[in-house]
Amino acid sequence: MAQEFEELKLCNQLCFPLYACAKEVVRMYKPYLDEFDLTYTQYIAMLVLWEQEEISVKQLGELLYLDSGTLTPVLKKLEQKGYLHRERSKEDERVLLVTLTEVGEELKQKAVKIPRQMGACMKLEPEEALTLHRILHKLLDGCTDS
Amino acid sequence: MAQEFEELKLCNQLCFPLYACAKEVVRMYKPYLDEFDLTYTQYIAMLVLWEQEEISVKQLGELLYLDSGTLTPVLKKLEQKGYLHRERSKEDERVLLVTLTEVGEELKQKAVKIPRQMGACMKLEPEEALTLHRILHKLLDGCTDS
DNA sequence: AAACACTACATTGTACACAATTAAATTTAC
DNA sequence: GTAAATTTAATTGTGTACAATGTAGTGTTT
Repeated sequence: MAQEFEELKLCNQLCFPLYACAKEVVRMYKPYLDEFDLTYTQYIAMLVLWEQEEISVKQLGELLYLDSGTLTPVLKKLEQKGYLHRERSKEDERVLLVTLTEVGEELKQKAVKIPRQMGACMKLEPEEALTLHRILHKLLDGCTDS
Repeated sequence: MAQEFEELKLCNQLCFPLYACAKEVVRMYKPYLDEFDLTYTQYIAMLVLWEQEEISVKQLGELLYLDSGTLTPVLKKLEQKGYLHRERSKEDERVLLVTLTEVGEELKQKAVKIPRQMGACMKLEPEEALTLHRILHKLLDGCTDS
């Protein structure tokens, strides 16, 4: 009878724990990020810049799965804070290049403690963390094909 | 040398694929939900009501990990669409009770196809889906303790 | 080289999400 | 039995997210 509605139960959804978990984890970052006056979105943008030093908005968007509508205000904020510069490419004026400032580069030294603090909060076995990482990436790949 | 910054690489983060994956999955729902004129947040609220018929905003918030700041406008929208009623409890005027309307109840019949359509999009082995479900719930439990 | 298509980013509008505050009802303490 | 504390929603302010549109620069076609 209710059998046909089993699929609609919240506890049988895969999407829901994914959605809720992502939000909760971002929320757990907050106290650690507050110390750096960064939001989560600003933080992941900085993660990329700490790896690359310079990148276009388009490339950054591809890495973070974000479009210019989201990135433009985030990058303007980070520029205000003095962590990066935004300037048009000489070769192609359409491209906006984002570059770390000295201050932004220095922040990296202090930021290494963030992943450590978060790791301590996430109560997963190392093997579970690896499995989770693998399955999420498989799902992500599946999303972008379609 | 760069060894100490390994933890800051985007590809070594667990939080990031979680965050990105959640967003992409919500995005994949959109075409199916558009058909019902529902957003993802409205949809998960309806999932709960299809199980319960009547619930307080507080209880709903606990189930969905959302606060009244998010739920109040979402529930007002669903009321506008005619899917639910919002009225104060007689026993305790502080409590706002949300109840399915006839129309909201009927929607359940058509909505069963949504999880099926989404299931077909998520290219995971059944066993991976179970593992993902288990690990996400473990993580979620860990979040709420702390 | 002028028209056309395309690309990269910015802007606009809608909808969350959450912290912090407010407001009203209820419970607890004294 | 009233003042204080607590509880439940609503409101306000800030910051994403994303679809859709706008705009300027670049490439292509003929």
